[in-house]
Amino acid sequence: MKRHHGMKVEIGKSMGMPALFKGIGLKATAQRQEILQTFYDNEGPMTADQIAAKMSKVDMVTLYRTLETFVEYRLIKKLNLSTGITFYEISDTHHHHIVCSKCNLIEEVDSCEIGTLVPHSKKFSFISEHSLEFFGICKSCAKS
Amino acid sequence: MKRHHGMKVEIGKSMGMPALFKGIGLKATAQRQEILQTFYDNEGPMTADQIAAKMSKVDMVTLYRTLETFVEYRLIKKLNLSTGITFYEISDTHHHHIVCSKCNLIEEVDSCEIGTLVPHSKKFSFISEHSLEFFGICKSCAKS
DNA sequence: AGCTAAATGCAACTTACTTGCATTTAGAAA
DNA sequence: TTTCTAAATGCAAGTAAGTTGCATTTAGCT
Repeated sequence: MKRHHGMKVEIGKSMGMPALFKGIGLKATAQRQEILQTFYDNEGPMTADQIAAKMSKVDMVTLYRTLETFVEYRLIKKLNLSTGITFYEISDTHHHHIVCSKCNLIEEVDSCEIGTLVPHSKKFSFISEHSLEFFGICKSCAKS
Repeated sequence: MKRHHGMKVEIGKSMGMPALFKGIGLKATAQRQEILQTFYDNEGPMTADQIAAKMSKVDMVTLYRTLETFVEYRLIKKLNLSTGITFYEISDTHHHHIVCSKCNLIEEVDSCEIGTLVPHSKKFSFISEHSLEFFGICKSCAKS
């Protein structure tokens, strides 16, 4: 699933962000609303720094704490890709990523046939998550 | 593929570690030999700290630099799992991992059917790497 | 044995993230 | 609509993992 211009997910407007926060028992602070709006306005995974850069002004401590809260309440997901830095993206569709080893461009891979690989779950009491990432050189890096 | 006691991979002894380093144009220093031996003696992914703990004494700067060199020369592989800390493991068989979300126990998953999922490579000029990790709760954590 | 590029190791730095604690604020109650 | 309080914020300081600069040492050629 690809989101693009003119097709923004506007949960904030469709149900009201304060209502959304209230529904899960969180205070609808200005900071939380702007952070969540930043996810609505920007598709794809972002680092904490990238999120901060897109916002008017935010204390990094508040940002990190809010991101943890959002992950806990399943509003967003945490991604650990090759770099070691944590990326965050909105929790909509289940998908995987394809990452450029040179410029760290991240694209979404829609399909997920991982279910076919999951008999390994016998080794564990249950499998709750999985991550599949592809790494390579993106077309634009290959040109240069 | 599982390595276990009595079945150690002893490249160091079978071809001589100095010869191995010489073959790739690296000086066979005592530190490099002990670091590589630590990989031969211990199966499974380890963090830099875990490697240091298994060694007689090593400067962390030397260790980090040596690990980077070993990755560059494909003696070992770097793993970025859920935690954000980097793990290193010897480059032998291609495999994936299953990680306990509670205790961070890491097990190997031998089979790799990812090839079937790679038509996504059209999006990139080529795919050089992929990573597939499963996360869940291991049997021993599930008990407690 | 002597030479030199490569490798090491100390100190200091950086980056990503966390913790402690005093101040502020959302939103329920009066 | 003011009052109250737990929840949330924001500053300062701390931590952990990894990096950089630079002087010293060493592998392994000659």
